[in-house]
Amino acid sequence: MSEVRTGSPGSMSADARPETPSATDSDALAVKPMRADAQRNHERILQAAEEIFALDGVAVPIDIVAERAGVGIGTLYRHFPTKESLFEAIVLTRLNELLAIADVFILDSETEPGAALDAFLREFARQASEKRDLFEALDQAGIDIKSRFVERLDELVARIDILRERAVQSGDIRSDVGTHDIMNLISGTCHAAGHSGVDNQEVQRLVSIVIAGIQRTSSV
Amino acid sequence: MSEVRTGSPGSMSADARPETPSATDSDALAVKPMRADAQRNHERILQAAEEIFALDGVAVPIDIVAERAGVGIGTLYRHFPTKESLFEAIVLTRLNELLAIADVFILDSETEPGAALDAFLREFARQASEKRDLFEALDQAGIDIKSRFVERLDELVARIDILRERAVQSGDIRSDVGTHDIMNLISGTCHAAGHSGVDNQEVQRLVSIVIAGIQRTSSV
DNA sequence: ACTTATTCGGAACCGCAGTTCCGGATAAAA
DNA sequence: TTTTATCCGGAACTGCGGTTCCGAATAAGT
Repeated sequence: MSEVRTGSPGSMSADARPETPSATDSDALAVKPMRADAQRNHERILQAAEEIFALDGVAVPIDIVAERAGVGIGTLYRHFPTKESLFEAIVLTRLNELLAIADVFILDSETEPGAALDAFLREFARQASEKRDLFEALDQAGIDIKSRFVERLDELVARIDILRERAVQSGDIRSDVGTHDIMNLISGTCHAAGHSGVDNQEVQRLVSIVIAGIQRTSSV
Repeated sequence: MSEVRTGSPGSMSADARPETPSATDSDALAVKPMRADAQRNHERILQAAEEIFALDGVAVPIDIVAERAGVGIGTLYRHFPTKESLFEAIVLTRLNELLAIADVFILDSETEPGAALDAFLREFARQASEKRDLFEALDQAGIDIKSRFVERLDELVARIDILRERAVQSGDIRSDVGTHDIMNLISGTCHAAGHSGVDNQEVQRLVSIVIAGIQRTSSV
């Protein structure tokens, strides 16, 4: 139930770069600073997309996003050449947040392995069930060859694997469940929830059941 | 791993009615028998749709179905006025099969409650992960107000609830997990699997974990 | 204030998938 | 065989959503 925060909701990252070239202007292709209005619009779009995608998922028409951002479609396309690129930017932000959270748990040597895994998975589920775009991205995990967030997903898997491994070592969870199993289970749970207007409370209950299923104490 | 069969794969049901009026021709709106070719086409379409929907889901364009059935698009629309109506017919067939299977377990007083629920859920998962259309239908469960299979889903829930209740009584599973929880968990599991080219074997493993999670023996 | 490189905005374009329509084919009744 | 009610087939229509394009607007340098 505790919220782990890493960056403010509106923080961008990924390949968004509304800043001036800042540092090394060095020898070659330095990016010229964006015009003031361009920079403002860029951010507006990102924020609008973040809100709308979280609520309605990728399915929403870009016109809506543009409208919400108070910007023309042309402008939107100037900043993000493709709908997918916009989606990607958002999801990348989300994944980075998740990665950061995972790191917190990995570096935290206070709490014991089982609890750490448990806590992270719950946070994972919370994020995924709150941001619809996130779990839609999770769905296509294996599919979409091109989109860049797939590689980030691999990083996430790696992080979870660390937590899982530790929990296995400490005897908290079964050794015969892989990280992919866990991810499938968690994202599946979120999915089922997402399509039924189920709130986070309910999702957490389902996650509890899944976690109970991967614990050592469980019978076969 | 045992396969429960109820009807041959090609059997139709639902609102398909390629037969002659057969029985009561009684007083009013009796349906005239279809012309021979019409009847043949009707069945062809149903069969083609069953195969394609199972493999590719609803997303597939109807042209493909028509082609596969060796029939023009116009013909397809003559028999099913809407893509959804065709989809509905297929899913209804599937749900009926599932319902019949559930009944088998309900009526079978040999096996004990826990095992019965376990067996049915596995069969449920198998069907849902094999027939893509089925779990896509499962997804929209709460959403699509109009489509008729939603009511059938309720019947399914009722059946599962019987099995669950018995298993709770016999002390096999926890009393704090509802039937909807179980369905969400199972269909969620299938979903995660479906989007990663995971075979039934893998799905069954995930289901095992879920089942372990709802059993009495589990710790919190 | 003037100039211009850059950005804005949204009408128009394009392709895709569902659906309609109707002239031609045909099963089956006469 | 002729007739005709029914059915077939697929070209064309429709609406939707992503993307392109270019004249108008404007930030920022002189």
